[in-house]
Amino acid sequence: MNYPSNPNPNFTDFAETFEFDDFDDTTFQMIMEEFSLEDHSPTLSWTSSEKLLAAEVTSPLQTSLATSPMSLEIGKKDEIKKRKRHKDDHQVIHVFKTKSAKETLDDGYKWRKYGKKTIRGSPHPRHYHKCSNPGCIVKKKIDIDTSNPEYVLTTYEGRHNHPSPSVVYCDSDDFDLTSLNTLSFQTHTYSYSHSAP
DNA sequence: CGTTTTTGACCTGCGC
DNA sequence: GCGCAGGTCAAAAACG
Repeated sequence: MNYPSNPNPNFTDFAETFEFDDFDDTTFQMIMEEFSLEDHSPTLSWTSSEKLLAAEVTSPLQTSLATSPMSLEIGKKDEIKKRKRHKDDHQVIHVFKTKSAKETLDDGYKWRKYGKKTIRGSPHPRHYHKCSNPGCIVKKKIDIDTSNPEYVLTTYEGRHNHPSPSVVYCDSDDFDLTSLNTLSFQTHTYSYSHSAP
């Protein structure tokens, strides 16, 4: 079985925000064609957004989706607005809401936890992580959704300046699909992106 | 023994 | 200026 090689290994500084009222198979196809991505998700049962995520990381495009922007909590919007005013603000904020039994979302990158904070009004503490790769300043915050504890909100800030350590570009036949499987969220309900001007 | 996590202290921005 | 809340630091502990 042959898999495509990374279409553009030097493509590391790309940001685009998409917003859709409904993210369906048609939208998935449109994005795949727009960015010349290839669907090599391992199972037919993956949702469109899971497939796109796999395609993004394999590419690696730093795109983001907002399949249900209207469902964003007001508090989250305010937080993003507030952070925009910081002078050392990062360029990109992504929020993924995933249904998961685990608090930590295995996205293929290696993270080091550096803080935990109880958040007012939430029974669950927020966890702070930094990318373990030297020189990479990407951070992520992990919250339990207060309105639905089954869901985990993962907020990414910044862009990695290196490829995911779990991604194997397919220059040989011994490509291991488990690197893609680590990206399979149990349920990928929506993601949201704010790109600073 | 090197790496990661824990956790209290400290820092910073914001509202009053 | 003060207090609060969120974010970060860093030393110690835990882990593999």
